[in-house]
Amino acid sequence: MLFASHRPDLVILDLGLPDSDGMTFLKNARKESLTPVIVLSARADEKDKVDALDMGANDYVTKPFSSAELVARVRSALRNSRRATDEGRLPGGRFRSGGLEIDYDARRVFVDKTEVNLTQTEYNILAFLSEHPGKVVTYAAIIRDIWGYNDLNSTKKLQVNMANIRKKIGDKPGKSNYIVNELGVGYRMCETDE
Amino acid sequence: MLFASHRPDLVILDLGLPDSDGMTFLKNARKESLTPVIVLSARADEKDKVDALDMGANDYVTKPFSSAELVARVRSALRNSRRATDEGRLPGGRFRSGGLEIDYDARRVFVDKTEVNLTQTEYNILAFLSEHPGKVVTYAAIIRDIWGYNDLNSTKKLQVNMANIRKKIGDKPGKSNYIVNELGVGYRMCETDE
DNA sequence: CTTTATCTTAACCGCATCTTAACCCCTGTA
DNA sequence: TACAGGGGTTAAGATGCGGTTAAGATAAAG
Repeated sequence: MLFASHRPDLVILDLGLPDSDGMTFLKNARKESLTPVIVLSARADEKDKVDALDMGANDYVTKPFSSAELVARVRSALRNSRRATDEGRLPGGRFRSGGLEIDYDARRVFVDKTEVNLTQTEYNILAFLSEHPGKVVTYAAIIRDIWGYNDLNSTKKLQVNMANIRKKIGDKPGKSNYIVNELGVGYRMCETDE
Repeated sequence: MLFASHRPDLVILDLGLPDSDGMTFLKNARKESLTPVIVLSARADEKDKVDALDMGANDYVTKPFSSAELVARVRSALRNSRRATDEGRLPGGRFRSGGLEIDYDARRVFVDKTEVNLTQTEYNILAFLSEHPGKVVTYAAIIRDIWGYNDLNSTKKLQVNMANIRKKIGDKPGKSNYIVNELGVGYRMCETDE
């Protein structure tokens, strides 16, 4: 997906474009980033609107619309998303805690200087946790960030991913080094010590 | 303002209401909270839309609209705002009283700089008490907060949990340091002294 | 189209936590 | 001294949550 490489601040998605399935794009986009998406459509059809919004679109604008309105909606979306991304973590940042190191730009993770190979979702989960070091992040928050909605199987999926992450970064739950589970609440990434 | 007392999760603001100036409300609301606001209006007028969005509205819906659309937009707004407020975790910050310290974000408790390991219910009880320092919190209030209802066994459970908490934080009832029992009423957490 | 990596779902296990119950201690009252 | 009521304490059995593993589905890569 283009997101990983281009990192746009915002996407305006025109459903009228014939070449591709906008909905699929939206779904995938929401899967791998929180980039705000404004959907344009000629169809004021109910179902389309509802679907798009549920799929994670931040806004839905029907044609015809004025440029002023679009600009206003863009401003609104950016304003909200900026709040959302935790006051814009600067790019080029790294995270360190003990032997664990995360390079946000390269989306790479190292343990004791040795790179570990995480899948996209695994990386996203770890990165999200690391953005709130020392704080408990609820299951719901993680799930919403990773999958964009909350279905019943999500916590199970999260657990499986956690198991994989832990195995890869050498984390022993209970006698854990990096990630602590708060029963019934969520996970907490240990703060950079010393 | 009503926000401080009622803390709504979301506001639907109908600009059609005659009694008050919706725009002023919006402006003030945005000043003191990040609560998402969805604006309803009969006027599809350009300028109104732009103004409302610029004033901080999260969304602008023109009548007529279906209930399905409104619900979808509410979902969307809540989703986004929840991300923004970092999954509405309870009061951030810390609590201190003598050697007892509570980190609400991390859900961790320290006594004289040493962490004590509380279970979730133990932590919940302690945190709840600490939110009303110096005041007696009735059994019923605690029980309602922790277990959500009032069954007959609950006060016993509460006592057991209190015993565990006290043991862990080194609190001697009678000669207590942190938590005092008010006979027949409830518990009181000692205020931050000095 | 085949192959490979990743995601999803399901089943199972172990343990921390919850719950319950029994007992203790203190205080006030006859 | 005996008894009653309220809280404190302890321990044992039940429960549920999270950890773990593996197999089937799906998507990406070649």
